[in-house]
Amino acid sequence: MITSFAGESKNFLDDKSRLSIPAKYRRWISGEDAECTFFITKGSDPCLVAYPEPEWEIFTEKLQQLSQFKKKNRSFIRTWSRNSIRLKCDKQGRVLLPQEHLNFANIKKEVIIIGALNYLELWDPETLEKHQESQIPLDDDYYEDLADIL
Amino acid sequence: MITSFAGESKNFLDDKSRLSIPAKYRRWISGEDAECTFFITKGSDPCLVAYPEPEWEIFTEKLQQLSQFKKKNRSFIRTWSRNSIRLKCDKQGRVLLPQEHLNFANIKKEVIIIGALNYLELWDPETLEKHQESQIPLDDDYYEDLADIL
DNA sequence: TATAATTGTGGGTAGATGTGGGGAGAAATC
DNA sequence: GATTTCTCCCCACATCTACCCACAATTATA
Repeated sequence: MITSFAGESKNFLDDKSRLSIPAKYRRWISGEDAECTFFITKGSDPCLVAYPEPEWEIFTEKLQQLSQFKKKNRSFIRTWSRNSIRLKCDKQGRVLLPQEHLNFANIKKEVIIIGALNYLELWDPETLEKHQESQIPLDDDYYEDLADIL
Repeated sequence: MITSFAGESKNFLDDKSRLSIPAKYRRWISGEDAECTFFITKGSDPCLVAYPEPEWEIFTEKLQQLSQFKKKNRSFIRTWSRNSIRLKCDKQGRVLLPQEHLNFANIKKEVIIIGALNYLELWDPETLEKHQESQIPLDDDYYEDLADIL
């Protein structure tokens, strides 16, 4: 089965930098909320991206095909890996986010959690709003191309 | 199962040149942190590279395919082998790094440990920063090629 | 509507982790 | 064989992590 998130929630970091993952997403991954592990990385946009472990494994298996005797591969893998961390939910369904990552996404206290197909995005509300405003609207060409697969 | 490290930590050498391997990586290898053995070698970049024992074995098997009747192969294998040492974690999860290797990677006290798929990289912080700055950014061609496998 | 269950948040505390250093035994050197 | 050096066990301890319990707010159920 393919993980497929949807929707949006707003939660708050507590004083220990812990974030509750909305229960609906936890249930999405593991039928019951037993174990629940995410890989969190810095997004291409100024937000954090969280993949459930199974999705992550699919991706890393592919990456392992890259030979480490090519300089560019090492560079790519290094950058990717440095920004990625494995986070396990605690018994209350929270993950402890490192300060480094919070800074990257400009997250202080409030966090918007967006379910996007097979990953979650974590946004600072203000940053998200500004980012949306600055986006170039999608043009007809884009939809034309989109039509090729949809 | 494939080993697949991720993330980054900062630890310190103690006065005896011992380095704590972050517990998350030790657990990653052996479900419980029982035995934990690494092969450490000098990287293609100015850092040390640590393979968990099983990964090392896979790698050496591949090396055996190189014909020893080619001068360059002999040279490569010789250099590789000379620089590789087997290090077992002590009961506190530390490995004793030889001075020779520390010098190679320019490691003094602080060590950045990067989990990179099936190996770990050990960096001196300054050296890492300089190295990253001096890298040619990955170009479009690279990502085009990458798209073939991802 | 009233009651029960779930969810998100807060905070105390036991245990895990990283670091330092003493000292016993092994290995190397003289 | 004696001395020195090296390695690895042990204990110690500050810091960090993740468990537990608690409770308010929300949602679901009777």
